[in-house]
Amino acid sequence: MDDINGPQSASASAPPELLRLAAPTAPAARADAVRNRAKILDAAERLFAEHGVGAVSMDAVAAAAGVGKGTLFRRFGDKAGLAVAVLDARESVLQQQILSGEPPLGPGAPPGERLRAFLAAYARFLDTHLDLIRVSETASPGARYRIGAYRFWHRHVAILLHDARPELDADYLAHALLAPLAADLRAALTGEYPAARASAGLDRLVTALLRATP
Amino acid sequence: MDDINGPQSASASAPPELLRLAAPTAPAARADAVRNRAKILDAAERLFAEHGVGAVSMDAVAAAAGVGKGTLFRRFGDKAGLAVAVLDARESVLQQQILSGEPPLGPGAPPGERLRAFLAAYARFLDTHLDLIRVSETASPGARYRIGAYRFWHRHVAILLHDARPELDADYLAHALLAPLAADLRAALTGEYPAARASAGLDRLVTALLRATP
DNA sequence: ATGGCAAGTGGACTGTAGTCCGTATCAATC
DNA sequence: GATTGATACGGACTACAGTCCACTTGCCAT
Repeated sequence: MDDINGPQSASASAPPELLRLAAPTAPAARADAVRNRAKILDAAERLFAEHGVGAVSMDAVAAAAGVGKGTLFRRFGDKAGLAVAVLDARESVLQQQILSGEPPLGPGAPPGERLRAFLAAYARFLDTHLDLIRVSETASPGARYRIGAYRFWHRHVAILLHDARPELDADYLAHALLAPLAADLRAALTGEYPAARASAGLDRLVTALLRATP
Repeated sequence: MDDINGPQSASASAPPELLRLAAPTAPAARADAVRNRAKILDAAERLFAEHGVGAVSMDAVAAAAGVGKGTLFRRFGDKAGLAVAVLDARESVLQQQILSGEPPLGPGAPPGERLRAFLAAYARFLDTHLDLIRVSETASPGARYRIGAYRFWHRHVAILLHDARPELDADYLAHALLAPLAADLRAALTGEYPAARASAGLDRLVTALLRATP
């Protein structure tokens, strides 16, 4: 992911539906814009690491980056957009593994196995970057479902689920399976019980669904 | 629900665990406080109905109620708390049906059936009050999981699931089953497909779980 | 090289959530 | 019905997200 509707990373041999989501064409870019974008991301990453994502205001990011607030918002839309951009590099790694990595995460394993592997991998990813993902999902209502990355994960889950169980409503159920991985819920459960328990529970749920008799 | 930690409504013959969540003891109340609380709820309900929940600011509510902002926030904490209070009466009806209404929603039916009935009923409730519930859940991060009502629903689902399938991790899975009923997701899916499709998909998911072989 | 202009910039401005604290009101006691 | 301590009130105040627009900068065509 990148700017408001900039490029999105990733590319390899994989279902064309996913690729369409993963690599739109770049529009053009002015030198100062590129420079400022880098300055902003640097500053944001540094401040987030130092004070925690929640405690950093957009003003602070703009000041630390040495740019005006207008520039910051023009490039990233809102705080969720900035968080998404900071996350991007890390997200791409996972997307890459899905598109062209080793099974069971990458192509090759049976769809049910790939699905379970994905949910487990995403849960790990989520736990690692919980604060950042949470901001990217909750900074504005509905943000989660507008993000390119969510659409990527959703499409991936829907395709796998459809392959494994064609009689199910894969499109809706993909949303339902991703719902327990909303950062806000995961954050609320942290402290209540360990991440492993949540991951095991979710695996149980998807396993039950995969076994479903029509 | 009521004030920041005021009484919560409901009471009848039902599992004591649920009752504890549904009716704490009232602390005491000063006359002007009661009066102002009513004025605020009246004004809020009116403004919400007239302009839509999202378009009404807390200042506007305070002004329309003829009270100061401080009073408003003191009583309800934040916008989510106000939304919760406005919802309360409607929520109590559903809670009442669960605690002492007719089966399959109320006691009497087998737990699996009660669970499916509850999820369907809650989905209907959600669709009816989507905007208000959405504000109550998303006005501040994690709000959904702190609300008394969420804890009530969670407890109910966990108990039923445990009764139906004791070998499962009912506590976590209750969160997982409620996750697709987050107002934010439901709102994002509105327009993508009709509510009935989402409800059917969720029923499919819980059915699969209830059939799960240990 | 330079003139024109689309794209980008920055910071003042607006609207809102939420806090703070001096003042007013209530109700219990004498 | 006066005293008094606790509770609640209200609006000025702060901090932050996000918008707007007069100005600047980089790039292309000439």
